[in-house]
Amino acid sequence: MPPFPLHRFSEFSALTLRQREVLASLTRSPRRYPRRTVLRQEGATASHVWLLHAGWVGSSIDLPSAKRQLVKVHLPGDVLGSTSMCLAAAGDTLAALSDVVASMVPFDTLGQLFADDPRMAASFLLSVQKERVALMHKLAEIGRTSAYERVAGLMLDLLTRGRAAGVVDGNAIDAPLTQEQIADLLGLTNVHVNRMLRKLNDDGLVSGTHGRYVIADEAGLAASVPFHPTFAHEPAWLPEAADA
Amino acid sequence: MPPFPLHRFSEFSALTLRQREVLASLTRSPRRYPRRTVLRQEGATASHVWLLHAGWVGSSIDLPSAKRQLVKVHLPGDVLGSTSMCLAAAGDTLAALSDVVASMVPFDTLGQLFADDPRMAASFLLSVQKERVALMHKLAEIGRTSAYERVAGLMLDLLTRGRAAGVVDGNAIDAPLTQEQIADLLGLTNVHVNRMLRKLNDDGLVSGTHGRYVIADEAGLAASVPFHPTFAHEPAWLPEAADA
DNA sequence: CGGGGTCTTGACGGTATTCAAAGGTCGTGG
DNA sequence: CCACGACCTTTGAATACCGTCAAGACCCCG
Repeated sequence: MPPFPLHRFSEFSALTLRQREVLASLTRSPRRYPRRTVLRQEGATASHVWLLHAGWVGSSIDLPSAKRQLVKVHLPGDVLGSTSMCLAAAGDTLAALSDVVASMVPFDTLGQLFADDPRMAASFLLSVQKERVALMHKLAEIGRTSAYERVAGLMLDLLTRGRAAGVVDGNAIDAPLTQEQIADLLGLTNVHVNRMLRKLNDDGLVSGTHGRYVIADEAGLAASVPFHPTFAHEPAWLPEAADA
Repeated sequence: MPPFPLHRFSEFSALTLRQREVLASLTRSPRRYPRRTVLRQEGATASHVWLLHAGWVGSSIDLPSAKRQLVKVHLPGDVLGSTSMCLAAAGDTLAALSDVVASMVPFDTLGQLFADDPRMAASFLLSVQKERVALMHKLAEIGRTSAYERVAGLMLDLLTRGRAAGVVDGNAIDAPLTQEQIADLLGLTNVHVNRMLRKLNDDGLVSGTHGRYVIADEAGLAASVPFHPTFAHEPAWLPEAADA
């Protein structure tokens, strides 16, 4: 079983020894989920989150019109399903896009953590804020940019996040995403995504399909993408750690 | 000066006496900002949030193409600008859509709060998660629904949120939003918003313009809107309050 | 009375959708 | 080892929704 990668937990504040131990205990017995497994359906009762060790998981919302919006693709290191903490029932469907390994962590345990370690609590808040920023950018992207730019933006996003998560090999992203899933992510149709990918290919920016996408010209891609946020690190206002 | 409304701070956990006192001290000296004031520009340094006492504030993201996405309209009781806690520079522009009254609260003070009162920290986290859920729904709305449904959805959202914030009078929303601002919220153009509002009017659902929108048939509106989330209340896993 | 901001309407064009069908690839079972 | 089927990609043609451009009306405020 692959270990849980800590990069998402240390991006705002370096982990203390004690914090590493806590995380290690939470991720001691992960489970496997084969591709296409639904970890949790929208509307189901939610009592825990998952910590994603390995594989890709999609978070999606279903609409009455039988359409579907993929809200986020999660990479190793991510926390899955934490939005549902504030809801009476799960707000999104979590489905394995590839074979997956993940640990379950009950809400109760998170509550304990909040009481025991204020600094870690604040760090977790920042991670959630980061997700919110990502959503804001995606909203602007879907609302105000062309299909071409959206696909370009997704590829760049997967490249940067994928590097941190260890699913990128040089300029190649090992992404299990089909064109239909990309369409659901970007608010497009599979047909149109296909055309845009073809165009990106013709323009020498991106090649590849389901399984592996290769970024041929990262700088060129970046030029057609509007957002390049810089995140805070160890902000001064964070509370002390429990064992500081 | 109007007092700060507490409904957004008590939605997940009832406030203790001590918590009320803390909030009162934070909101003791609010400031006025006339309509069109930019509270904070995207890219500026961010060292505090605002607590909104009265008025409407828009949070927007600007794109290179001179287009603009309004990410959220804030109502009284809301916390403004907390996403930028995780960023090196402010991620959105906060602009007063009407005359506004708001208190500034430094990030340091929030850090203190996290250390002093774990339950309140957790409640704040839940508020942020709630914003994230709202963003997820908006994403699905913009990505996967028609312009007509989006305008309908916005009106219903303003009605429910406006009731809690005290800006709704019967079925009338005192909203300073122009059609162009609605367009920026929904990823549309002012022209098309106009057409959809006209159609909603013809269908007997919504009337009014800039200043005051009247919902004629709330149930009818709700029928064409996909999301009706139920939020948690006093979840068992919340840590104890400091003075419990 | 003038002017900026907002709403309204029409004509036109383009981006993306819809519908439909064919070609590729991969894993599985006969 | 080949055949089949499931899944994914690719392409074309017709259509629809929404954007763009332009101009006029309305209204409140100075």
